[in-house]
Amino acid sequence: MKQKGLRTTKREQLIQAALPLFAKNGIHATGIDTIVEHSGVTKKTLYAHFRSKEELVLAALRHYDGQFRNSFMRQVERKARTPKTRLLAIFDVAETWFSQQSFYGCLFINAVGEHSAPDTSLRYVCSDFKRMMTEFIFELCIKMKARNPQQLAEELAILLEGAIVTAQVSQKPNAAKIAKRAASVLIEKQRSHEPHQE
Amino acid sequence: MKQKGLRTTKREQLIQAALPLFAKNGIHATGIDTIVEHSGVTKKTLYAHFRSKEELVLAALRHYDGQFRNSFMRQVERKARTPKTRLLAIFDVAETWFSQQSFYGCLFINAVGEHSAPDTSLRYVCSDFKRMMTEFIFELCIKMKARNPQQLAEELAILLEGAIVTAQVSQKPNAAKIAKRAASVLIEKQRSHEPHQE
DNA sequence: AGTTTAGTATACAGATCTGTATCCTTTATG
DNA sequence: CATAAAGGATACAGATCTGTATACTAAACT
Repeated sequence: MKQKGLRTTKREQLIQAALPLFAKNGIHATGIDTIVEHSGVTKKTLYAHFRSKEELVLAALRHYDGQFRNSFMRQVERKARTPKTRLLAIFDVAETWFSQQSFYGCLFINAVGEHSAPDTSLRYVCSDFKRMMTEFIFELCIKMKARNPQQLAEELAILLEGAIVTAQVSQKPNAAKIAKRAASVLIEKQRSHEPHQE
Repeated sequence: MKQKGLRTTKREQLIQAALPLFAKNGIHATGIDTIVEHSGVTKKTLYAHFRSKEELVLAALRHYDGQFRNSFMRQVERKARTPKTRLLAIFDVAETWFSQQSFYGCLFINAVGEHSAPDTSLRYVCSDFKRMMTEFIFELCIKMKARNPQQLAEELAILLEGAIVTAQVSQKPNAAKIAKRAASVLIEKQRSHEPHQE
């Protein structure tokens, strides 16, 4: 029996090979053969780990979900210390993301664009990703004692989505800066006039 | 010689059949045969009017570009009369758009998600659509005498994009309402304190 | 040592996709 | 009327896609 979880498994190799292909070329346009070539693994092994392409797509999206959110949130928390500045730092982290040459927009937005059928596993993974990103923002809004944290969180989440899409479609990484400015206005508007706590 | 431009041409039939399929299933997932079936036209006629699938895609996107912007702007102008209220009306029009059961997000955003290669005709059509939508917003910002109309226009455009994507991915048409509230805050912040002119 | 398991390499079946060719029918216009 | 253009119906060529089958190899555990 092979040791599972030590080093990189074939499963992970396949996911790591598939993700950039899905991001760059889309899911439908990425064939199994292409994934196999980039993974250094044979087609038979792929189908030993995943029952179908759809299963591989789901596993890849779920993997990316955890990976991306963890990395994104850590970067935000490293860049700033107070809730308010962290909310603004979101857009700084976004800008460095947009500026990478491997930036092809949000994987989940693009996946939904290719899969309109509702109530599918793929759609749940995508909407859940967005829900958890919004929750991350929401908790920062709570901590900064916003007057209406739910509303502010949803507004900032929409600004972030808009910045992503604008950076992608119009190839303007500085959409993040514009969104940040708008965010600061919205945040100030919800600022409680209590004494600073830190 | 057939009369061109009278009644509906075969060309237009094909485009009108292709557009909802591209919107619902994506471009790569929509085959020529499917378009042919829905158009009531044969494959030979399709290739008599378009040299390739890519040409048909481009023609369909360009057609939709004009059609959508015209309809959208007219609705905004019918819903409100002053520049400021028209800027807000954008999000009301967006909400009725999001609420249609045939809403599958923005065709151009989805198209870019499937076609990452830059400097292609398809990408130009998509980014030009977004540029012209932003220009429409920009002119309203000028007319309402915003302090920094360029900045306000870009902020509102990002809010609109974010609302579209949120309505699509999370299936929340009321993302438009949230974006509208944020927009009103940003607009008020840029309001010139001159006497009303109407 | 021997057996099982995971993996490689490769061929292949069946479906689907783009684009072309063939043959026939309709229709418009000189 | 006659001729040419447009279109319908359908088959097909060649490529690609998903998923499976076959044959061989390397490694692990008993």
